Amino acid sequence: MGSMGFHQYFAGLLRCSKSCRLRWTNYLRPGIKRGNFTDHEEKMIIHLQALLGNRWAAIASYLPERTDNDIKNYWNTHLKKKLTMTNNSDSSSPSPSSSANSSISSSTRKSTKPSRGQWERRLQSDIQTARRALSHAISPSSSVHLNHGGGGAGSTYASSADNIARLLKDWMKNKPTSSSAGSKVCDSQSSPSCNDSAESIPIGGGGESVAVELPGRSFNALLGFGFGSGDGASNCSDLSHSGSPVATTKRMFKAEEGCEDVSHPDEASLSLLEKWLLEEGSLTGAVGKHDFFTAVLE
DNA sequence: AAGCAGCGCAACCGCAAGTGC
DNA sequence: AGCACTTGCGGTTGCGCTGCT
Repeated sequence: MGSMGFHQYFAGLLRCSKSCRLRWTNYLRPGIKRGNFTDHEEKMIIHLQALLGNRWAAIASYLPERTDNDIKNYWNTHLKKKLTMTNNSDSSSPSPSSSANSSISSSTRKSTKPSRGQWERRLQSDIQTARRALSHAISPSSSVHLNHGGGGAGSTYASSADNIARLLKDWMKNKPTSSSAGSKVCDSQSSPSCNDSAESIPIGGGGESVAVELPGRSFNALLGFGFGSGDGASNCSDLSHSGSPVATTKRMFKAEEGCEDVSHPDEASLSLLEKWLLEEGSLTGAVGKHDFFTAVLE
């Protein structure tokens, strides 16, 4: 190293500046919560991982007291197994994690890793993908063509249709009081995405935000990370891993082991979500929304 | 008590982007 | 523009702890 590249090793500590920074951000930084993850945190991680893939920094931005490293470790050591076990007992489909990119080789991952500058575009494209998935789902041949996550070559993250199902599900859960939607996240003082009128998603640990054009609601609210309140919803959060997306969607409206109130979707709240998902004419000519939801509810 | 395996967590590594000169 | 350095990120590794035999 000659002059030791970046800053000299700190006297006695044998740490370079990079190591020091890492240790600070992951371990020493004040405000970091350590140890047991709460049920709610766990569910949020599962949820976010399914939606965002292994973007730990982005996920961590929703859990301000946790570091990306912590979340990553927790995922790798606990949740992965948990979901695998769940899936095994659930028979068919792969877990959100495996459908994301955890099964890809390290080198492949490196090459596909998005640069920071591509975040916004990627998020936008995720939204587009979700829209397309819903469009697909609404189309008459949906149940045949919808490819479930995991296997799909083009599916970088968890099945988009599944995501939609989750979005809808959580949307339904949180619809009565708009203030409760995403409240868990917004409770934390440092979450930058609490303002319903500010359609931005925090990206990266630094709290910088990327504007995402979501009509009417914050992305957080749309995602509906409410999960009920803590333990109460714990049994219901086993995020539908199996079956076709349509079946999943169907299931989310039906009583799922008595997990939730399964009243019919409220028209008003549906229209908001639909407005977002269906806007820009992406669903032009598709089956009417009422047909879709009616079919789902049958 | 010793040996072993499994687990969890902190740290490391490599890459890409950002920044300043 | 080009270079050196910093920062941020995600994947991986190494080590200490724990439980089991």
